[in-house]
Amino acid sequence: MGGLLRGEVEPGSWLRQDDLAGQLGVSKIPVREALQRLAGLGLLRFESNRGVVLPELSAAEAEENYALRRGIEPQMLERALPRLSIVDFAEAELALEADGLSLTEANWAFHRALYRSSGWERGLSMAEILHVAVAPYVVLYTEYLGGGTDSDAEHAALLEACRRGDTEAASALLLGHLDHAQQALVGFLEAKES
Amino acid sequence: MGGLLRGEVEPGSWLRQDDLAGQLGVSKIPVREALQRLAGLGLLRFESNRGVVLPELSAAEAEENYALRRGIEPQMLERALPRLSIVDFAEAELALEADGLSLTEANWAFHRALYRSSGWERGLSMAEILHVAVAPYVVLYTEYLGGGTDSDAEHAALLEACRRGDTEAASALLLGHLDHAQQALVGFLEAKES
DNA sequence: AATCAAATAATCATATACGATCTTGTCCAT
DNA sequence: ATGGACAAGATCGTATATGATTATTTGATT
Repeated sequence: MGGLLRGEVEPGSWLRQDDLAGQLGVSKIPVREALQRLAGLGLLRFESNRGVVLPELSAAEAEENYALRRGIEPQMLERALPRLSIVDFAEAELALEADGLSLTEANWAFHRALYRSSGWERGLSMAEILHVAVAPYVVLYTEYLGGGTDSDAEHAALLEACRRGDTEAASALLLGHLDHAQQALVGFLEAKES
Repeated sequence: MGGLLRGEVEPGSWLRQDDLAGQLGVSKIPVREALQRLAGLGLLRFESNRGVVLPELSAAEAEENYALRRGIEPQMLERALPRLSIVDFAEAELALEADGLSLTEANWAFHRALYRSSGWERGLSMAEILHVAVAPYVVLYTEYLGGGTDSDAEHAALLEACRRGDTEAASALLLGHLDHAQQALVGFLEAKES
């Protein structure tokens, strides 16, 4: 299941309930319930009498994804900024070093560390969904095409602005970061679609 | 299940699986799966070995709710505005008359009509969740305390701005509408909490 | 009368079983 | 060879049944 956040499940692939049940050593019932939860999150789709599929993401949907992130993440950051603790900074720092974490896991761990003190449970959950939804494509984009190296620099700059308590700068850096990531991924997907 | 959108289920109440199964004439398995989907949407909470409960909403969570709506709904409205068709206007108009619809159902039907042409499936689903989450309290607030009469006027003004194709005005009216609704509901909840 | 313990009842969570639906392979006709 | 009808296999969706956990009642003791 964590494979979803790691972007390891290929979009368009079918999740066989008996297989998952076997791997986990349980019956299909709890497996199906977990899959329904993920379907509620919008990460999977049930197709009647055919099973569960990981939906593919169009360029337009990726664009929507980042637009929604721009709508909610800066609010969370601004709200969290004055309350950020040394623990939050340490967690963000650790995510930048990214030991033992996949690229997409580290990505979300970094952002979450900066947002968590906002106290917005629903916003955090929505942001996580948006991160997970693009994970397989971010993996594709960065690992196969060598993109995303400037993402690290942007993360570092954002963290630094947060350390200074500079709300204006941090908010602007986050928006720019999201713009860049959107541009890269949407471009990648548009090329792939044509 | 639609009872959730109508705000008819009391927050804090437990949803008995056998009862629901009996009402629907099915076994508990599909009922539990549907509840898991709603739990994935964040509308219900499973408590281990105790069942499913409709969570209560704090004033802080209501504040978050409206902040998230301000983050995503204006984007959807601006994107949908140039593509709004006569069908969308008719649907919004019908929702204002609200025949056969509960207050909260009509509310969401109106907003959805104005957002749908944005083509943002995920954004629509997120907005709907945010609407449903406050539904029981909006019902409480309006039916028991006679509030929300200015909401109708704001809806009408917003629809008129959309008809004129005035993006600026529509966006501003929507933000103001959300601010008013937030103020009213958060105030109500804060009074209730103390 | 109040309190605690144990028994009873209610409810949950999941394994098993089975009919329904979809997929795949085979065979025949063209 | 190609296409279509049929059969065999795989997979899904849910009813039933059962052990586990929690809630409620009962009854004894102080």
